[in-house]
Amino acid sequence: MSPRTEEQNALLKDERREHILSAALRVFAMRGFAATKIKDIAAKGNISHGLVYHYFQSKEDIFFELVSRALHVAGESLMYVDAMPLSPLEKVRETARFILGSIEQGQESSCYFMIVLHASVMEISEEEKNRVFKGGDVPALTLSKILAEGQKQGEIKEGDVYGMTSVFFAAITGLAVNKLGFPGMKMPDPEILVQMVMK
Amino acid sequence: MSPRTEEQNALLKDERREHILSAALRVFAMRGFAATKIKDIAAKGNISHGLVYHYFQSKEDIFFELVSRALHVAGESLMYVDAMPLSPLEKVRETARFILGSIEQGQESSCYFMIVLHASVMEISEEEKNRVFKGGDVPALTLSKILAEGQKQGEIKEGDVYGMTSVFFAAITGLAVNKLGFPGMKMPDPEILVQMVMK
DNA sequence: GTCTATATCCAGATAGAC
DNA sequence: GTCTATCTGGATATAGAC
Repeated sequence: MSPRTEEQNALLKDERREHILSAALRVFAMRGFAATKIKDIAAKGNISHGLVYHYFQSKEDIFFELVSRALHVAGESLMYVDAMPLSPLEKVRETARFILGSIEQGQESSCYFMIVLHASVMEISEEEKNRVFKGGDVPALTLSKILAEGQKQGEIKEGDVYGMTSVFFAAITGLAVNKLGFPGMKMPDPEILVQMVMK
Repeated sequence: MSPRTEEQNALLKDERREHILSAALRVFAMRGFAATKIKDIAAKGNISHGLVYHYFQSKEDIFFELVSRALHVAGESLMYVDAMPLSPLEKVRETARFILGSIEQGQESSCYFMIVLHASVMEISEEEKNRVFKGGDVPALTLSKILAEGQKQGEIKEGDVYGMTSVFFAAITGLAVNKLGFPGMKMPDPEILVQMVMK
C-alpha cells in the first residue's frame, strides 16, 4: 500500500476546500454573512459541522475567500475581453452578452455578485475594506478605458465615462440580484445596455 | 393635571413607533435581517432593549413594516410622476432625476432600496413572499406603461419594454446599494438612464 | 481525516419592578 | 411607559474519540 505523497495530500486538501467553498457560495449569497450558519454550509456539503473548521479557520475566512475570488474573476474577465481584437463598442457588447448570459444560465454568477454586495455593505473598518476590495476596481477601470477609446473613435456617446461605467455595472449587479430573488425572471436583451453608451 | 386623551396617547405611540422604525432602517439596511440585533436598534434609538417589544411584536415585524413602506412609497412616487402633465420621455427623465437626487442627498432612500433587496433574497415561503411583495410590481408596471406610450408617440426606442424597465430599475437599485457601501461615490447624470430608452 | 460532544457566549423574547 | 433581570435556545469554535 503506497502512502500518498505530500503533493497528493495537498491536492486532496484543495479539493475539499473547493467543495466547502462551493457549498458556502449559495448559502452566503442568499442569507448574507450573519444569517449563514456553519451548520448550513456543512449540511450543504454533506460533511460534519466540525470538519469545516479543519479546512478553514473561521466563518469569515470562507466568506472573504469567496469575495476575493469574485473580484478576481471579474477583473480577469474584463481584461480578457479588452484584449480581444474588437472595436471598443464590440467589447462593450461582448461584456454585456457574456455577463448577462452567465447570469441567465445558472445561479453561480448571481451568487458571486450578491456576495460582493453583502461584503460591500458590511460594517468593517476602512482598512479592512481596502484589503478586502483590493483590486475590486479593475473591472470599472477597464471598462472606463474601453469607453474612452470608443469616444475617440466616435462609436461611443460623448459624456462622463465614469458615470456610464457605474450605471453599466450597477445595472448588471441589480439584474443579478433580482435573478437571485426571483429566479423566474428573464434576463433582458444585452443590447439595451449597449444602447446606453452607443452613439 | 389633565389626563391625556386616548387620541393623544395613540399619537405618542405612533411617534414612538416611527422613532424605532427610523432607528431600525439604517441598521437593517447595512447589516441585513439576521445580523441586526434588537440591542443595536434599541441603542440607535436610545431606548432600552425591552421597550422595543412594547411597540413591536418581533424583529420580523419591524423589518417587514419597513419593506412594506419602501414598496408603497416607490409605487406612489411612480404613479405621482405618471400623473404629471408631461410627455412619456419627460416622465422617465423626471423619475430618473427624482430617484438619483434622493439617493445623492442622503442615505435614507438607499437604505430602503437595500432593505427591499435583503427581503427579496430572504428564504421565505412562496406565500410569504407574495404577501410581503404585494404591490411591489406597481413601479415596474407604471414605468412599462409610460415607455409603451412613448413608443407610440415615437419618443422611446422600439424594443422590449419589459427589458428596458428591468434594466432601468436594476441600475437604480445597483447605484443605491453602491452608494450605501461607498458613500463617497458620486451619482451619475440621470440623463444616462434617459438615453438608454430615448430614441 | 472525520465525527460527536461540549464549552462558552450571545441573542430574542418575556416577566416583573418602578 | 420604561427599565432591568432572566429564561431559553442556538451558534461558533474547540476537544477529543475513532
